[in-house]
Amino acid sequence: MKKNVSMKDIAQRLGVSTALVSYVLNGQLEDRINKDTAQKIKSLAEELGYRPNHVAKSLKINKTLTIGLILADISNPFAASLARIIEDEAKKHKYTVIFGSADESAHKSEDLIRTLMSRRVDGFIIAAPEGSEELLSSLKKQDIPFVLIDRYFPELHVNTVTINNFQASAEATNHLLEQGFSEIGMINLKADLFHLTERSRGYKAALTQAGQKKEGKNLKEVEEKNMIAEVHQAINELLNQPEPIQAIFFGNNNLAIEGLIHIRSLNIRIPEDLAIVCFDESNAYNLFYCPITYIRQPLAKLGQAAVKLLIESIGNQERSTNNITLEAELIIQKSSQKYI
Amino acid sequence: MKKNVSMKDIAQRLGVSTALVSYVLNGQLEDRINKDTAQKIKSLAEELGYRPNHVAKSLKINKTLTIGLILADISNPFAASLARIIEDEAKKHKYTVIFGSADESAHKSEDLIRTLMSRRVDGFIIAAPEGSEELLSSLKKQDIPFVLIDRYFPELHVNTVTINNFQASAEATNHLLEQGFSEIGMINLKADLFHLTERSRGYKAALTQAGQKKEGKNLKEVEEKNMIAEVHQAINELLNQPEPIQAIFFGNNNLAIEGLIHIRSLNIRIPEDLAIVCFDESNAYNLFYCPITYIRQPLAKLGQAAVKLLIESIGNQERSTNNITLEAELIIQKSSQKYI
DNA sequence: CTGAAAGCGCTTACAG
DNA sequence: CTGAAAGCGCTTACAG
Repeated sequence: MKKNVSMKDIAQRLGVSTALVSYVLNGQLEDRINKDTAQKIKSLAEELGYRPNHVAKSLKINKTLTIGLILADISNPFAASLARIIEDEAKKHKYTVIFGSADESAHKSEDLIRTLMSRRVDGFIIAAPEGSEELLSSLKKQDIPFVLIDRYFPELHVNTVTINNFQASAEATNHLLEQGFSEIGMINLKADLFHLTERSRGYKAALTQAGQKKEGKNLKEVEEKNMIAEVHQAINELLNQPEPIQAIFFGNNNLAIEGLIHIRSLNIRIPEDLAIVCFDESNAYNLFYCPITYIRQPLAKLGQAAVKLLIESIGNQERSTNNITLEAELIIQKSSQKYI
Repeated sequence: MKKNVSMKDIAQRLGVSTALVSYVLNGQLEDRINKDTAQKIKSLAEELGYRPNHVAKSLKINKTLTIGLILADISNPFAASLARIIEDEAKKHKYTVIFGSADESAHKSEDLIRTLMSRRVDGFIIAAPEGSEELLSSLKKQDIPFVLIDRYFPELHVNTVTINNFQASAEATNHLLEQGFSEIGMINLKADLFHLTERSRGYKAALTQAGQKKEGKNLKEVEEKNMIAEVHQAINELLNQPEPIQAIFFGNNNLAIEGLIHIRSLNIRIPEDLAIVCFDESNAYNLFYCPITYIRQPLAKLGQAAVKLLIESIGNQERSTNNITLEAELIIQKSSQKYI
């Protein structure tokens, strides 16, 4: 391995100080440096293939220009797209991203954060798994800049960038009501995650507003670990009760995919026999026979806002807290429209 | 922001040298250090919440224990799964992953590599975009350890971890032949990427071996940038020629998805009217009415092998070159089986 | 068993 | 306009 060229090498060859080399190569103090000397330094740096050592710089300035990105699960396309946007946006601000997938485990998430703290990232963007409250408030206590994205915990007074899950779900439910469906079921994940409970709440609020009494009777919450079987069962129950449902609202894309597979196997036609709305997009909808109505999250805006907020937070001494809420969009397709 | 505790702080409080603190906290020289002193150091470190500064360590040892991961496109689920596996595997070896998405641009890829080199990553795992040959041989010339994954360039004598694309495609084609289909079309991307041309070559070789003369007549190669329209056109041509095809082999999952959408819109039934095999999995197949036969790449093995190879390469002075080829698996489902 | 010291490659007040 | 010097937080031969 060839030795890397350092500023010192350049300085020695030219008989100048490393200070000067540093100033020139960083474009600082340009007006008070001899043009000739500056040019010589630049040429030699180019010639020797000088690459700045960011590690040394980080140590000196006590900043790494690095963001730690903790995702609940990178293999989820939603998370992957977000990762890409965040990386892009970070680069615009000269930041680099180190990422880790917490696999929905608070323990793994803590482990990751510990590792990345050793590596002195300047701050974190976190899609937190269930049970992270303690970890997050400890981060806050240590004055480590971070921003929660997608998931959040209302009791924690921290930076967040999220969508209005309540509003989006209410809107989706209202859309179904407007289409003339009154018996609307919802299948959601049973989890202590605010963004999910907000979705259930939005659904129920819309039903209440429409004058329905037992607004929770058609809401089914399934366990993540037993998801497939419970989704099937939930659908069966909703369809076979005294007042069968006319529409289903799925709380996320994975639930929707399993649900649609099951519905097709029952030979139930969409939208003729049953209307469908899903939270979140999925590539998979493309190959379903009926175009699916879904709630689209503004991914690019979410990612960009998170990076912007984090960088502001890194720059500020007083830790003010910011909560950014973005609106999702209901993309209406055939699956939710009353068959004419 | 609280000041971070350093080894020096601990040393001063205890009246010992930082050297001793370093040895104890790294578990070195354990047999020749006073147990009491060691215990005191450990306790105080714990009490003060000492976190090692990896940046300083990296500077000193001239290693960052960091891998740069360059993916052609992170928003592709294939890449995202790979990223997760690589991150996991790297962590087992105490390595951290910094990633970047090159978005299929050689220029962006070069930019990313430059950035990550400044950050002194120890090596790279790269899924290279078209046109990267020059960049890669320059990396090789600079003795920077790297491993190509998925994509590779046969003329470059560098480390690779790939699947046997030729073999997998031949196997898929043979499977269709065995099912009794003789007129088999293939739709592939037109690109100067070895892993893609190998897929075409495998398809043609299987046809030749089966005694077919003009083995390229049913091979359609489409441009990435005009993919949707060209896939539609290719399918139309293959179906409307004098000897219409009985089966289509898609060269990757994105082609397959567009193709299946178009085939459904033509009211062509799978597998009754047309058999289908696809290269690569996709979540989307789940919602297609007919289970799809596809070639599954051994993602976990690919990722693990790449990390292992890279770390060996980082450790070795003499840069020996290793080419690891893994076999893919044909998952046979209804879409490719002759309707009985 | 332990410490003094050099040095990794930078940045940045300070002095001239 | 330019240089000498300190220092970021570690590791590691070396000396005792």
